[in-house]
Amino acid sequence: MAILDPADIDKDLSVGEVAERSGVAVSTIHFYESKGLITSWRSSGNQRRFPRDVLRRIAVIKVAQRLGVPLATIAEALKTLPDGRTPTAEDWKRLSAAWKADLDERIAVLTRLRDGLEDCIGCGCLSLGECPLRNPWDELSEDGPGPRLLDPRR
Amino acid sequence: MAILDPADIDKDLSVGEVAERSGVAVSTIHFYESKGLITSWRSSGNQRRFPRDVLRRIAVIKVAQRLGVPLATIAEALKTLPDGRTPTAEDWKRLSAAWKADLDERIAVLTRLRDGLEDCIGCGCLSLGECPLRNPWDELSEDGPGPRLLDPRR
DNA sequence: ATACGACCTCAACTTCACTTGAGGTCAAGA
DNA sequence: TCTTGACCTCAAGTGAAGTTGAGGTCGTAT
Repeated sequence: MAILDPADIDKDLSVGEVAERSGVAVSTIHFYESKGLITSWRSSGNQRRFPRDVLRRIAVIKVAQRLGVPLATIAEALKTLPDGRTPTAEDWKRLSAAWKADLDERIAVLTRLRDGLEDCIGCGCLSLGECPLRNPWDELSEDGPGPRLLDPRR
Repeated sequence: MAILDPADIDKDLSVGEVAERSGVAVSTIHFYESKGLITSWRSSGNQRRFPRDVLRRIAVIKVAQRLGVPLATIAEALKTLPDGRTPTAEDWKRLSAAWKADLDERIAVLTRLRDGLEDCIGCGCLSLGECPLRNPWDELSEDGPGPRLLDPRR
């Protein structure tokens, strides 16, 4: 039943079918369900059955992940949808606009960093007081532990 | 002995001094040493003693991390330095140029992503075949598991 | 003499996003 | 009937980059 029979066109999907059609591993689908990102009901034989819109949900999840949004945040966002419905075009607009702001910020941070690096490549100053690359976080160390203006992970 | 006595100006540093002057935690210094990023000798009482240039090494490490270079890669790079010396301005030039290329690439990826997202916010097309945001990785699923053109984590 | 702070080791825990494995169920085809 | 394949659960492992904690040592200031 890997091939889609026209008669089944609007039937719910098994976990294997979802995996095949969404491109994510079965274990990942279990995992997403455990995190509340998607939901399913069970067949008589205790197998998961997913409404077809799970595919759209997974699409949203995957795009958000490419944007660098952590799963927990995605889960939050999906929970803000009234009655837990699958995101409509309108919802997507709202969510993606918020995520775009994040992305813009991330790009801006990296760009500033690159520009600092550019200036710095020639000088090798790393140990001097003026190095723009060091200064934000390597101030004279008198003011307590870890300045960390920006998340150092991004 | 937290304050630098002029008489000690060229003495090696204890782990606590390195922590204070570099702004990283003592545990982090232990950790870096265990990963071979820095080295020390031991005092008679089995305490670590670091040559002062460890501060420059840590500076390089921290800058590289801000650039998004994983520690393992940083360790590799530091190992390519002849005779394990601390990076000179020349070395820094070489290393940072390579890392800048990475960074440029990362910025380019994010920028393309943002542009795709911009186009996509209005349309909410996520489920359509034309969505630039979905297509790279959500192809019809016929060609095996996980297209993953680009590292999805960045 | 003793208390204190800085240091030591080693193991285990943390977060994130999953994957892997062991052991078991269920329905259909040969 | 038996075997296959897809499914099930739950626990543990992965890797990155550290942090936390327990238990112990060292040296110096009071």
